[in-house]
Amino acid sequence: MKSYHHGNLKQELIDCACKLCERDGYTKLSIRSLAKESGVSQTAPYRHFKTKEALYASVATDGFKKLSKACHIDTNKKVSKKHLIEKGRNYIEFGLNYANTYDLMFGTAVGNFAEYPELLESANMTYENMRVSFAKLADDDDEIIALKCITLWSMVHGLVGILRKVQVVGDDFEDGIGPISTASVIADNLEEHLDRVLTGLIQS
Amino acid sequence: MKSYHHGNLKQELIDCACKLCERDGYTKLSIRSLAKESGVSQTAPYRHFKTKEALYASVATDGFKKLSKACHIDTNKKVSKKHLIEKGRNYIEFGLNYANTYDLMFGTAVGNFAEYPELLESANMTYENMRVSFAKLADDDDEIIALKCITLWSMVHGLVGILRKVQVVGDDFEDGIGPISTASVIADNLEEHLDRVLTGLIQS
DNA sequence: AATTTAATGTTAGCAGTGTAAACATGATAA
DNA sequence: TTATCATGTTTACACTGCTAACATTAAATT
Repeated sequence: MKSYHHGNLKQELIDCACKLCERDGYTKLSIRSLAKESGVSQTAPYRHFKTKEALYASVATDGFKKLSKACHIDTNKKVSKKHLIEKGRNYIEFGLNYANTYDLMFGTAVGNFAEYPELLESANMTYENMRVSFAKLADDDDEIIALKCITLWSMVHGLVGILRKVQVVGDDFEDGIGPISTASVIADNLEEHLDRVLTGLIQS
Repeated sequence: MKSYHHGNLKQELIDCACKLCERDGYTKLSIRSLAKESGVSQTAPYRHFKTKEALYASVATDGFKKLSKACHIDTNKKVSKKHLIEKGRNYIEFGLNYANTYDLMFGTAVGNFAEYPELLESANMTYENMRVSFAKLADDDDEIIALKCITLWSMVHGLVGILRKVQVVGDDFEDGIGPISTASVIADNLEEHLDRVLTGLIQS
Protein backbone atom coordinates (compact mmCIF):
# COMPACT_ATOMS: atom_id res chain seq x y z
CA MET A 1 0.00 0.00 0.00
CA LYS A 2 1.77 3.09 -1.19
CA SER A 3 0.91 6.50 0.10
CA TYR A 4 -0.02 9.48 -2.00
CA HIS A 5 3.11 11.34 -1.03
CA HIS A 6 6.41 9.83 -1.84
CA GLY A 7 8.34 11.32 1.04
CA ASN A 8 11.80 11.43 -0.47
CA LEU A 9 11.17 12.07 -4.12
CA LYS A 10 13.62 14.89 -4.75
CA GLN A 11 16.65 13.02 -3.51
CA GLU A 12 15.56 9.82 -5.20
CA LEU A 13 15.18 11.68 -8.49
CA ILE A 14 18.64 13.17 -8.14
CA ASP A 15 20.23 9.85 -7.28
CA CYS A 16 18.49 8.14 -10.13
CA ALA A 17 19.37 10.95 -12.53
CA CYS A 18 23.03 10.79 -11.53
CA LYS A 19 23.07 7.09 -12.20
CA LEU A 20 21.29 7.30 -15.54
CA CYS A 21 23.20 10.36 -16.73
CA GLU A 22 26.46 8.61 -16.09
CA ARG A 23 25.30 5.32 -17.58
CA ASP A 24 23.67 6.57 -20.76
CA GLY A 25 24.68 10.21 -21.09
CA TYR A 26 22.48 13.08 -20.09
CA THR A 27 20.84 13.41 -23.50
CA LYS A 28 19.20 10.02 -23.03
CA LEU A 29 17.60 11.07 -19.79
CA SER A 30 13.96 12.11 -19.80
CA ILE A 31 11.98 13.49 -16.92
CA ARG A 32 9.18 11.13 -17.75
CA SER A 33 11.31 8.00 -17.65
CA LEU A 34 12.81 9.24 -14.42
CA ALA A 35 9.36 9.66 -12.94
CA LYS A 36 8.34 6.21 -14.03
CA GLU A 37 11.47 4.79 -12.45
CA SER A 38 10.43 6.30 -9.13
CA GLY A 39 6.88 5.04 -9.53
CA VAL A 40 5.43 8.49 -9.70
CA SER A 41 3.39 10.45 -12.24
CA GLN A 42 5.01 12.06 -15.28
CA THR A 43 4.86 15.58 -13.95
CA ALA A 44 5.66 14.95 -10.31
CA PRO A 45 9.34 15.88 -10.83
CA TYR A 46 8.24 19.40 -11.72
CA ARG A 47 7.37 19.97 -8.05
CA HIS A 48 11.09 19.70 -7.35
CA PHE A 49 12.76 20.85 -10.56
CA LYS A 50 11.39 23.79 -12.43
CA THR A 51 12.99 22.67 -15.68
CA LYS A 52 15.07 19.82 -16.97
CA GLU A 53 18.07 22.10 -16.79
CA ALA A 54 17.50 22.43 -13.05
CA LEU A 55 17.71 18.67 -12.76
CA TYR A 56 20.91 18.70 -14.78
CA ALA A 57 22.23 21.33 -12.41
CA SER A 58 21.67 18.99 -9.48
CA VAL A 59 23.51 16.18 -11.22
CA ALA A 60 26.35 18.54 -12.10
CA THR A 61 26.50 19.77 -8.51
CA ASP A 62 26.85 16.20 -7.35
CA GLY A 63 29.63 15.76 -9.89
CA PHE A 64 31.57 18.79 -8.69
CA LYS A 65 31.34 17.57 -5.12
CA LYS A 66 32.77 14.22 -6.15
CA LEU A 67 35.47 15.88 -8.20
CA SER A 68 36.34 18.19 -5.32
CA LYS A 69 36.70 15.23 -3.03
CA ALA A 70 38.82 13.34 -5.55
CA CYS A 71 41.19 16.29 -5.84
CA HIS A 72 41.16 17.50 -2.29
CA ILE A 73 44.45 18.04 -0.54
CA ASP A 74 44.71 18.63 3.18
CA THR A 75 46.28 22.05 3.14
CA ASN A 76 47.03 21.96 6.85
CA LYS A 77 49.88 19.61 6.13
CA LYS A 78 52.67 20.49 3.77
CA VAL A 79 51.83 20.21 0.07
CA SER A 80 54.36 18.48 -2.13
CA LYS A 81 54.64 18.22 -5.87
CA LYS A 82 53.87 14.53 -5.47
CA HIS A 83 50.56 15.48 -3.89
CA LEU A 84 49.65 17.68 -6.79
CA ILE A 85 50.62 15.09 -9.35
CA GLU A 86 48.51 12.51 -7.58
CA LYS A 87 45.55 14.85 -7.45
CA GLY A 88 46.03 15.77 -11.07
CA ARG A 89 45.85 12.10 -11.91
CA ASN A 90 42.72 11.79 -9.81
CA TYR A 91 41.19 14.67 -11.73
CA ILE A 92 41.92 13.09 -15.07
CA GLU A 93 40.71 9.70 -13.91
CA PHE A 94 37.50 11.26 -12.72
CA GLY A 95 37.06 12.91 -16.09
CA LEU A 96 37.59 9.62 -17.88
CA ASN A 97 35.69 7.33 -15.50
CA TYR A 98 32.74 9.68 -15.08
CA ALA A 99 32.89 10.96 -18.61
CA ASN A 100 29.18 11.57 -19.03
CA THR A 101 28.86 13.39 -15.74
CA TYR A 102 31.93 15.40 -16.66
CA ASP A 103 30.17 16.47 -19.84
CA LEU A 104 27.29 17.76 -17.81
CA MET A 105 29.64 19.71 -15.55
CA PHE A 106 31.73 21.30 -18.28
CA GLY A 107 29.44 21.30 -21.26
CA THR A 108 26.65 23.65 -22.16
CA ALA A 109 23.73 21.63 -20.79
CA VAL A 110 23.54 24.02 -17.87
CA GLY A 111 23.80 27.46 -19.36
CA ASN A 112 24.36 29.75 -16.45
CA PHE A 113 25.66 28.39 -13.18
CA ALA A 114 24.60 31.54 -11.36
CA GLU A 115 20.99 30.43 -11.66
CA TYR A 116 21.78 27.44 -9.47
CA PRO A 117 23.54 28.63 -6.29
CA GLU A 118 24.52 25.16 -5.13
CA LEU A 119 26.09 24.39 -8.47
CA LEU A 120 27.95 27.67 -8.49
CA GLU A 121 29.16 27.00 -4.98
CA SER A 122 30.37 23.47 -5.69
CA ALA A 123 32.11 24.52 -8.91
CA ASN A 124 33.82 27.42 -7.20
CA MET A 125 34.89 25.12 -4.39
CA THR A 126 36.60 22.84 -6.88
CA TYR A 127 38.60 25.74 -8.21
CA GLU A 128 39.27 27.17 -4.77
CA ASN A 129 40.65 23.86 -3.48
CA MET A 130 42.93 23.71 -6.45
CA ARG A 131 44.10 27.25 -5.99
CA VAL A 132 44.87 26.90 -2.30
CA SER A 133 46.71 23.63 -2.84
CA PHE A 134 48.77 25.15 -5.57
CA ALA A 135 49.50 28.22 -3.47
CA LYS A 136 50.97 26.00 -0.78
CA LEU A 137 53.38 24.52 -3.27
CA ALA A 138 54.52 27.37 -5.46
CA ASP A 139 55.79 30.45 -3.76
CA ASP A 140 54.47 33.19 -6.01
CA ASP A 141 52.16 36.07 -5.33
CA ASP A 142 48.42 35.57 -5.59
CA GLU A 143 47.97 36.72 -9.15
CA ILE A 144 50.65 34.44 -10.51
CA ILE A 145 49.29 31.56 -8.48
CA ALA A 146 45.81 32.10 -9.86
CA LEU A 147 47.19 32.31 -13.36
CA LYS A 148 49.22 29.14 -13.07
CA CYS A 149 46.28 27.46 -11.44
CA ILE A 150 44.00 28.21 -14.36
CA THR A 151 46.73 27.02 -16.66
CA LEU A 152 47.05 23.79 -14.72
CA TRP A 153 43.33 23.34 -14.68
CA SER A 154 43.05 23.85 -18.40
CA MET A 155 45.84 21.33 -18.89
CA VAL A 156 44.17 18.50 -17.05
CA HIS A 157 40.79 19.50 -18.43
CA GLY A 158 42.14 19.55 -21.94
CA LEU A 159 43.82 16.22 -21.51
CA VAL A 160 40.53 14.67 -20.42
CA GLY A 161 38.86 16.02 -23.53
CA ILE A 162 41.57 14.98 -25.95
CA LEU A 163 42.17 11.56 -24.45
CA ARG A 164 38.48 10.84 -24.80
CA LYS A 165 38.16 12.28 -28.26
CA VAL A 166 41.19 10.60 -29.64
CA GLN A 167 39.67 7.21 -28.95
CA VAL A 168 36.86 8.30 -31.18
CA VAL A 169 38.83 10.07 -33.85
CA GLY A 170 40.72 6.95 -34.68
CA ASP A 171 44.21 6.10 -35.64
CA ASP A 172 44.28 5.40 -39.30
CA PHE A 173 47.56 6.83 -40.44
CA GLU A 174 49.67 4.61 -42.63
CA ASP A 175 52.95 5.83 -41.28
CA GLY A 176 53.90 8.01 -38.40
CA ILE A 177 52.40 8.09 -34.96
CA GLY A 178 48.66 8.43 -34.83
CA PRO A 179 46.83 10.16 -32.04
CA ILE A 180 45.55 6.98 -30.39
CA SER A 181 48.87 5.33 -29.77
CA THR A 182 50.26 8.65 -28.62
CA ALA A 183 47.37 9.19 -26.26
CA SER A 184 47.92 5.73 -24.83
CA VAL A 185 51.49 6.67 -24.08
CA ILE A 186 50.29 9.69 -22.16
CA ALA A 187 47.56 7.75 -20.38
CA ASP A 188 49.93 4.96 -19.41
CA ASN A 189 52.49 7.39 -18.08
CA LEU A 190 50.22 9.98 -16.59
CA GLU A 191 52.43 10.58 -13.57
CA GLU A 192 55.52 11.28 -15.61
CA HIS A 193 53.55 13.42 -17.97
CA LEU A 194 52.03 15.48 -15.15
CA ASP A 195 55.41 15.77 -13.51
CA ARG A 196 56.93 17.26 -16.66
CA VAL A 197 54.06 19.63 -17.19
CA LEU A 198 53.86 20.68 -13.57
CA THR A 199 57.58 21.18 -13.22
CA GLY A 200 57.57 23.38 -16.29
CA LEU A 201 54.70 25.36 -14.89
CA ILE A 202 56.29 25.95 -11.48
CA GLN A 203 59.56 27.04 -13.01
CA SER A 204 58.04 29.36 -15.56
CA MET B 1 6.76 28.26 -59.69
CA LYS B 2 8.90 25.90 -57.64
CA SER B 3 9.74 22.47 -58.90
CA TYR B 4 9.13 19.24 -57.07
CA HIS B 5 12.83 18.61 -56.66
CA HIS B 6 14.87 21.12 -54.78
CA GLY B 7 18.11 20.55 -56.63
CA ASN B 8 20.57 21.51 -53.94
CA LEU B 9 18.87 20.46 -50.75
CA LYS B 10 21.69 18.61 -49.07
CA GLN B 11 24.15 21.46 -49.23
CA GLU B 12 21.50 23.98 -48.28
CA LEU B 13 20.59 21.90 -45.24
CA ILE B 14 24.21 21.69 -44.18
CA ASP B 15 24.77 25.41 -44.63
CA CYS B 16 21.64 26.24 -42.75
CA ALA B 17 22.44 23.73 -40.00
CA CYS B 18 25.93 25.20 -39.60
CA LYS B 19 24.46 28.63 -39.21
CA LEU B 20 21.76 27.63 -36.76
CA CYS B 21 24.01 25.33 -34.75
CA GLU B 22 26.46 28.13 -34.26
CA ARG B 23 23.78 30.71 -33.51
CA ASP B 24 21.64 28.75 -31.07
CA GLY B 25 23.64 25.68 -30.17
CA TYR B 26 23.07 22.29 -31.72
CA THR B 27 20.52 21.21 -29.13
CA LYS B 28 18.12 23.85 -30.40
CA LEU B 29 18.29 22.56 -33.92
CA SER B 30 15.49 20.34 -35.19
CA ILE B 31 15.29 18.58 -38.49
CA ARG B 32 11.75 19.80 -38.91
CA SER B 33 12.60 23.46 -38.43
CA LEU B 34 15.52 23.01 -40.77
CA ALA B 35 13.21 21.55 -43.42
CA LYS B 36 10.78 24.40 -43.00
CA GLU B 37 13.63 26.88 -43.39
CA SER B 38 14.45 25.33 -46.76
CA GLY B 39 10.82 25.30 -47.79
CA VAL B 40 10.63 21.55 -47.97
CA SER B 41 8.57 18.89 -46.22
CA GLN B 42 9.37 17.70 -42.70
CA THR B 43 10.90 14.44 -43.76
CA ALA B 44 12.76 15.51 -46.85
CA PRO B 45 16.06 15.83 -44.95
CA TYR B 46 15.95 12.11 -44.27
CA ARG B 47 16.77 11.50 -47.93
CA HIS B 48 20.17 13.06 -47.26
CA PHE B 49 20.82 12.33 -43.59
CA LYS B 50 19.94 8.99 -42.16
CA THR B 51 19.75 10.36 -38.64
CA LYS B 52 20.11 13.65 -36.86
CA GLU B 53 23.55 12.55 -35.77
CA ALA B 54 24.54 12.29 -39.43
CA LEU B 55 23.55 15.91 -39.87
CA TYR B 56 25.58 16.84 -36.82
CA ALA B 57 28.50 14.97 -38.35
CA SER B 58 28.29 17.17 -41.44
CA VAL B 59 28.30 20.31 -39.34
CA ALA B 60 31.23 19.02 -37.32
CA THR B 61 33.11 18.16 -40.50
CA ASP B 62 32.63 21.69 -41.72
CA GLY B 63 33.93 22.89 -38.37
CA PHE B 64 37.08 20.80 -38.55
CA LYS B 65 37.78 22.08 -42.03
CA LYS B 66 37.48 25.65 -40.80
CA LEU B 67 39.64 24.90 -37.79
CA SER B 68 42.24 23.23 -39.98
CA LYS B 69 42.37 26.27 -42.17
CA ALA B 70 42.64 28.61 -39.20
CA CYS B 71 45.60 26.65 -37.87
CA HIS B 72 47.31 25.76 -41.08
CA ILE B 73 50.99 26.51 -41.46
CA ASP B 74 52.77 26.31 -44.77
CA THR B 75 55.30 23.65 -43.93
CA ASN B 76 57.30 24.24 -47.08
CA LYS B 77 58.68 27.37 -45.54
CA LYS B 78 60.52 27.35 -42.25
CA VAL B 79 58.34 27.08 -39.17
CA SER B 80 59.11 29.42 -36.30
CA LYS B 81 57.89 29.52 -32.75
CA LYS B 82 56.09 32.71 -33.66
CA HIS B 83 54.14 30.80 -36.27
CA LEU B 84 53.05 28.21 -33.77
CA ILE B 85 52.04 30.81 -31.23
CA GLU B 86 49.98 32.60 -33.82
CA LYS B 87 48.27 29.39 -34.88
CA GLY B 88 47.68 28.47 -31.27
CA ARG B 89 45.95 31.78 -30.82
CA ASN B 90 43.91 31.12 -33.94
CA TYR B 91 42.89 27.78 -32.52
CA ILE B 92 41.75 29.29 -29.26
CA GLU B 93 39.95 32.10 -30.99
CA PHE B 94 38.15 29.62 -33.18
CA GLY B 95 37.10 27.71 -30.09
CA LEU B 96 35.78 30.86 -28.47
CA ASN B 97 34.22 32.51 -31.53
CA TYR B 98 32.63 29.32 -32.84
CA ALA B 99 31.89 27.96 -29.41
CA ASN B 100 28.74 26.08 -30.33
CA THR B 101 30.30 24.48 -33.37
CA TYR B 102 33.30 23.59 -31.26
CA ASP B 103 30.97 21.76 -28.88
CA LEU B 104 29.67 19.70 -31.72
CA MET B 105 33.20 18.84 -32.83
CA PHE B 106 34.54 17.88 -29.43
CA GLY B 107 31.45 16.92 -27.50
CA THR B 108 29.51 13.69 -27.54
CA ALA B 109 26.80 14.68 -30.01
CA VAL B 110 28.54 12.57 -32.63
CA GLY B 111 29.36 9.33 -30.90
CA ASN B 112 31.71 7.56 -33.23
CA PHE B 113 33.61 9.49 -35.86
CA ALA B 114 34.44 6.29 -37.70
CA GLU B 115 30.83 6.07 -38.84
CA TYR B 116 31.31 9.28 -40.80
CA PRO B 117 34.42 8.96 -42.98
CA GLU B 118 34.50 12.62 -43.96
CA LEU B 119 34.37 13.67 -40.34
CA LEU B 120 37.09 11.25 -39.37
CA GLU B 121 39.19 12.50 -42.26
CA SER B 122 38.77 16.17 -41.41
CA ALA B 123 39.45 15.60 -37.73
CA ASN B 124 42.56 13.59 -38.46
CA MET B 125 43.69 16.29 -40.86
CA THR B 126 43.48 18.86 -38.11
CA TYR B 127 45.75 16.79 -35.94
CA GLU B 128 48.06 15.89 -38.78
CA ASN B 129 48.57 19.54 -39.71
CA MET B 130 49.42 20.29 -36.14
CA ARG B 131 51.85 17.42 -35.88
CA VAL B 132 53.71 18.26 -39.07
CA SER B 133 53.99 21.91 -38.11
CA PHE B 134 55.30 21.03 -34.71
CA ALA B 135 57.76 18.54 -36.18
CA LYS B 136 59.27 21.32 -38.29
CA LEU B 137 59.92 23.35 -35.18
CA ALA B 138 61.06 20.92 -32.53
CA ASP B 139 63.85 18.57 -33.41
CA ASP B 140 62.81 15.40 -31.63
CA ASP B 141 62.07 11.95 -32.93
CA ASP B 142 58.59 11.12 -34.10
CA GLU B 143 57.26 9.65 -30.90
CA ILE B 144 58.30 12.59 -28.80
CA ILE B 145 56.87 14.98 -31.37
CA ALA B 146 53.55 13.18 -31.35
CA LEU B 147 53.51 13.19 -27.58
CA LYS B 148 54.28 16.87 -27.32
CA CYS B 149 51.75 17.57 -30.01
CA ILE B 150 48.98 15.87 -28.09
CA THR B 151 50.08 17.79 -25.04
CA LEU B 152 49.97 21.05 -26.94
CA TRP B 153 46.59 20.19 -28.39
CA SER B 154 45.17 19.37 -25.00
CA MET B 155 46.56 22.66 -23.71
CA VAL B 156 44.80 24.87 -26.21
CA HIS B 157 41.72 22.67 -26.11
CA GLY B 158 41.62 22.85 -22.34
CA LEU B 159 42.09 26.58 -22.37
CA VAL B 160 39.11 26.99 -24.67
CA GLY B 161 36.97 24.94 -22.32
CA ILE B 162 38.08 26.67 -19.15
CA LEU B 163 37.97 30.18 -20.55
CA ARG B 164 34.41 29.57 -21.62
CA LYS B 165 33.35 27.85 -18.42
CA VAL B 166 34.86 30.42 -16.14
CA GLN B 167 32.53 33.04 -17.55
CA VAL B 168 29.69 30.85 -16.42
CA VAL B 169 31.10 29.70 -13.11
CA GLY B 170 31.49 33.22 -11.87
CA ASP B 171 33.96 35.05 -9.71
CA ASP B 172 32.50 35.64 -6.28
CA PHE B 173 35.33 35.31 -3.84
CA GLU B 174 35.74 37.88 -1.11
CA ASP B 175 39.48 37.67 -1.03
CA GLY B 176 41.98 36.22 -3.43
CA ILE B 177 41.89 36.33 -7.19
CA GLY B 178 38.88 34.68 -8.76
CA PRO B 179 38.81 32.65 -11.93
CA ILE B 180 37.13 35.27 -14.10
CA SER B 181 39.68 37.97 -13.60
CA THR B 182 42.44 35.42 -13.98
CA ALA B 183 40.94 34.08 -17.18
CA SER B 184 40.74 37.61 -18.52
CA VAL B 185 44.43 38.04 -17.84
CA ILE B 186 45.16 34.93 -19.87
CA ALA B 187 42.77 35.90 -22.63
CA ASP B 188 44.20 39.40 -22.85
CA ASN B 189 47.75 38.10 -22.97
CA LEU B 190 47.27 34.98 -24.99
CA GLU B 191 50.49 35.37 -26.93
CA GLU B 192 52.66 35.65 -23.84
CA HIS B 193 50.81 32.80 -22.27
CA LEU B 194 51.25 30.56 -25.28
CA ASP B 195 54.87 31.55 -25.53
CA ARG B 196 55.53 30.45 -21.96
CA VAL B 197 53.67 27.19 -22.36
CA LEU B 198 55.20 26.40 -25.73
CA THR B 199 58.73 27.24 -24.64
CA GLY B 200 58.34 24.95 -21.64
CA LEU B 201 57.06 22.21 -23.88
CA ILE B 202 59.89 22.43 -26.39
CA GLN B 203 62.52 22.44 -23.69
CA SER B 204 61.05 19.55 -21.71
C1' DA C 1 13.04 7.69 -78.28
C1' DA C 2 10.72 4.80 -75.07
C1' DT C 3 10.96 2.62 -70.95
C1' DT C 4 12.73 1.22 -66.65
C1' DT C 5 14.98 2.43 -62.43
C1' DA C 6 16.63 5.00 -58.74
C1' DA C 7 16.91 9.37 -56.43
C1' DT C 8 14.40 12.63 -54.20
C1' DG C 9 10.37 14.60 -52.82
C1' DT C 10 5.38 14.38 -49.93
C1' DT C 11 1.71 12.78 -46.57
C1' DA C 12 0.21 10.49 -42.67
C1' DG C 13 1.17 8.64 -38.42
C1' DC C 14 3.63 6.60 -34.21
C1' DA C 15 5.81 6.98 -29.95
C1' DG C 16 8.15 9.96 -27.21
C1' DT C 17 9.41 14.66 -25.22
C1' DG C 18 9.22 19.17 -22.04
C1' DT C 19 6.07 21.69 -19.73
C1' DA C 20 1.78 24.26 -18.26
C1' DA C 21 -2.97 24.28 -16.03
C1' DA C 22 -6.41 22.51 -13.16
C1' DC C 23 -7.37 19.53 -9.67
C1' DA C 24 -6.54 16.00 -5.48
C1' DT C 25 -4.43 14.70 -1.29
C1' DG C 26 -2.65 15.02 3.00
C1' DA C 27 1.07 16.94 6.24
C1' DT C 28 1.70 20.93 8.92
C1' DA C 29 0.62 25.45 11.08
C1' DA C 30 -2.89 28.49 13.01
C1' DT D 1 -10.38 21.73 14.14
C1' DT D 2 -9.55 24.10 10.43
C1' DA D 3 -6.93 26.45 6.92
C1' DT D 4 -2.87 26.46 4.26
C1' DC D 5 0.50 24.88 1.40
C1' DA D 6 3.72 21.47 -0.30
C1' DT D 7 3.41 17.69 -3.10
C1' DG D 8 1.13 14.61 -5.80
C1' DT D 9 -2.20 13.39 -10.36
C1' DT D 10 -4.69 14.06 -14.81
C1' DT D 11 -5.13 16.11 -18.94
C1' DA D 12 -3.56 18.54 -22.70
C1' DC D 13 -0.55 21.09 -26.05
C1' DA D 14 3.02 21.79 -29.13
C1' DC D 15 7.03 19.81 -30.45
C1' DT D 16 10.43 16.14 -31.60
C1' DG D 17 12.95 12.02 -34.38
C1' DC D 18 11.78 8.74 -37.39
C1' DT D 19 9.20 5.10 -40.40
C1' DA D 20 6.17 3.50 -44.08
C1' DA D 21 3.68 4.18 -48.17
C1' DC D 22 3.17 6.86 -52.02
C1' DA D 23 4.37 10.73 -55.85
C1' DT D 24 7.35 12.84 -58.98
C1' DT D 25 11.03 13.35 -61.96
C1' DA D 26 15.91 12.88 -63.31
C1' DA D 27 19.09 9.50 -65.08
C1' DA D 28 20.27 5.06 -66.97
C1' DT D 29 19.17 1.27 -70.05
C1' DT D 30 17.22 -0.78 -73.82
